Amino acid sequence: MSNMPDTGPSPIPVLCRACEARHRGICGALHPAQLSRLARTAIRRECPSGSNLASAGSPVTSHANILSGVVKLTKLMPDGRQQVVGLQFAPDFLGRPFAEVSDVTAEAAGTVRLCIFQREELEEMAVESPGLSRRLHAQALRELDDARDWMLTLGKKSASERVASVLLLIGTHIDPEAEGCSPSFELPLRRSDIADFLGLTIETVSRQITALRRRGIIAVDRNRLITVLDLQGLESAAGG
Amino acid sequence: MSNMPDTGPSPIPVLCRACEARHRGICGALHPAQLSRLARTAIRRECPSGSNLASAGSPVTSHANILSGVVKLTKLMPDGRQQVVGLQFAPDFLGRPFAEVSDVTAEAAGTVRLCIFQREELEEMAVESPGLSRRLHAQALRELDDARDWMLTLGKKSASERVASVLLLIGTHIDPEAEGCSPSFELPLRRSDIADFLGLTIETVSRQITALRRRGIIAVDRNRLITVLDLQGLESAAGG
DNA sequence: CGGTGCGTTGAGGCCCGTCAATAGTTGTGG
DNA sequence: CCACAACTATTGACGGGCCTCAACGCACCG
Repeated sequence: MSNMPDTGPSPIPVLCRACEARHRGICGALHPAQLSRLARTAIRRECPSGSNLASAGSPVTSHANILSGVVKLTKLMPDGRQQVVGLQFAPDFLGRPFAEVSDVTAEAAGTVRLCIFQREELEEMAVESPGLSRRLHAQALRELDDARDWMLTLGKKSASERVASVLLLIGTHIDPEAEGCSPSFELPLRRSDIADFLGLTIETVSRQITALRRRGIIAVDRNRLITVLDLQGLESAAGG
Repeated sequence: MSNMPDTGPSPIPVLCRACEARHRGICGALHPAQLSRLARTAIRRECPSGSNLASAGSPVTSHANILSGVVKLTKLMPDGRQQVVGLQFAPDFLGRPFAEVSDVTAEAAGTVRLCIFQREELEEMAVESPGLSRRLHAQALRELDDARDWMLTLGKKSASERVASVLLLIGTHIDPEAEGCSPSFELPLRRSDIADFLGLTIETVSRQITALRRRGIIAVDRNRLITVLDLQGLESAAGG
């Protein structure tokens, strides 16, 4: 693509060498030269738990790759009711290409490390690189699948199935390296976040976690550390 | 794009002249020459109510524009529970570009007229035309927004709010020409479909429709024809 | 230590699901 | 046109699952 004089093949930017997003994320579509260009204006940042990464209704100025951590996407009703509409994990792409405003709020659930791009830079590259725009499209389709899967959870499952489902969801995504469900992991969400994700109350979530514990399917340490003792049991408790 | 000898500007194919999709749908991104190419292999078909347009798990062989009618997207749990995960209206694009299999089932809710493309044809054109692939991307993002909006409905709203929401949703989309909510329209869904969309039972849906009727917000004729008597009332009943 | 945020547990009530009977609608065939 | 069947929708009675309200335990922090 680049017709500038070269002193050999472009090296992969230092910043990108060990980055997960270069393999399974959107940067996998880019040549070293394109990576360099993007890396020039990209900045990495560590966001503490609870920081606001994007607000509903405010203009989108940047996009980012999630390097580590979990991002919580929420929607708010005029009267204050809140729904968590999705979770995103490394190495997901975070942001909304070509959209003026986002109507979801993104918040760090636990510490999150981001690689942040300037909006114009990324969109210009997407126009030039069909591979990149295709990965962005694929990411949108994946999120759409996730959203529709979760609609099934919200519309049809019982409280205990929902809680088992959210544990499976988090367990299978929290470690970007792992295949399948991690045997043990730290919940990035409070009970109230889980409740808002599941369409339940904190009390019901708490009771169902206790029930799973009593049935020997999971163990819970200090309220946040989940150990899956019986994965098959958890899967069947999630109802498919 | 085309470097073939021309006898002047390509005419717009007859098939496409009056088509809604050429303005607001994906075909709006195409030049007359591209339209002609696509129109050569495209076929129009009228699908009777209930026909299966795409099955979960089976390979995707074609894509289509919805010319008229309503398409119901559903997901099925192993034990038979069913969730309607979305409705699509003219001039929406129906299908899943670049995906091997679709995990949702698409079914005609009422008579549907489609303009069907061969999969390879469309995907080749998407590679060649950035405008087209961008419209496909935009459609995916719109569906994602719709899905997340509906997650809020499923997770947080009461039965009466849900029923008001679905009436508003259908009323504002069923007529592609109209601005806002149509004052009167025919429901494309049975009560059981509405229930599966809302995460409720048919009995609850029926009771809530009766309640809206008694409150003077809507009128119902022959179970399917809805007339909105008090749009503000309906909107506030939907809870925002 | 008291305050604050988070999570658990219990008691009671309500919304909506379940079950059952009835009524309305559509299509078919005499 | 009516009779009939099949499907669809409404209405009622009742029970259960989850919400509500409240008290308590626990960890953290000034």
